[in-house]
Amino acid sequence: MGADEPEAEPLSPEQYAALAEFRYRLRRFLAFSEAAAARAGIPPQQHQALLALAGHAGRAPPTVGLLAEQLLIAPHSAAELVARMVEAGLLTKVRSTEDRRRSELALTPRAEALLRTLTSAHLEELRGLAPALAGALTPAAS
Amino acid sequence: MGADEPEAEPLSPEQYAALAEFRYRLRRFLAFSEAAAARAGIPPQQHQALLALAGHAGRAPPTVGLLAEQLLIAPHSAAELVARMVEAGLLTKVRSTEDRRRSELALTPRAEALLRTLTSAHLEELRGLAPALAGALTPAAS
DNA sequence: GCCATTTATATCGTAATACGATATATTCAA
DNA sequence: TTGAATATATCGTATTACGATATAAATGGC
Repeated sequence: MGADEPEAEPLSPEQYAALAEFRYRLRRFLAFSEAAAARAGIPPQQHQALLALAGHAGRAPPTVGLLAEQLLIAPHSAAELVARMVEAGLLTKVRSTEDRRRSELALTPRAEALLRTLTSAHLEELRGLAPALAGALTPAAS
Repeated sequence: MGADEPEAEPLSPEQYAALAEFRYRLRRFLAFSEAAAARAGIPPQQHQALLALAGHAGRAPPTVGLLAEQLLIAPHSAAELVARMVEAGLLTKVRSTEDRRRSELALTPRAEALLRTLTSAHLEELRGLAPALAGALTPAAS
């Protein structure tokens, strides 16, 4: 832990401030998102799971492993997440007939309705936030 | 919980995919950031605290309450975070002489060195990421 | 100047969730 | 066929922010 890093070049106060500002705006967006999920009655990570699965529409049926990849969590953590979501009536899980190790996931009608509402709200929020985020981001990296 | 939302307009698969893509890129960035903090030997939230404090340079000396505002956590959670960071040798905390309820915070030299390295790495990462993030963001909201 | 209110920080027990270690079932390759 | 790899699952644990609550200090009305 705490390996001594190679000498880092000095940075200007403005660079710290710009990065701090960017992260602050990110936090605000994520806080908005969590609050929206809470209003819809689901934990934020379950919302992300629904979005990741819905965003994958058209391709091969999503599995537990795919969800793990999209959410950047370990497969066994995805299995736990899916178990909670099936229990909550948000997902259905059926063993694949082609590869019986896999479980294929699908949103329930209730989950689709929730996700529709949440996605609308997020797209709306991003319409306003996008310029500010991009603005805080571009000068920071220059 | 789970209040029935007012009818949400239907969304296209492309809109779900775009928002999912945006969140995925966000997760990747945050994962990069957490990994960088871990390499530096500190928890990610402590890194964010250092950045928020450093980004505030030039203004009134930062306090526990300010940190809470910047990190969007409750004041008493900030107090706990600060206690861990003082213990870890990252922050100094001194009672304000003007208002003896307040504790003024400052980065230790070690923390400044860590933050310098981390901030360089993040600005570098953002240079590459900014276009992709902005790209995933703009069409999504249109 | 005194007291109620507000502000700032702190403590302790708890809850949520992802992880590590591990296990089982299934498929695949040689 | 047998061993290795893949996919999912289970259980105990650790981290961290929170709720409830507490203490100290400052402030406003009188």
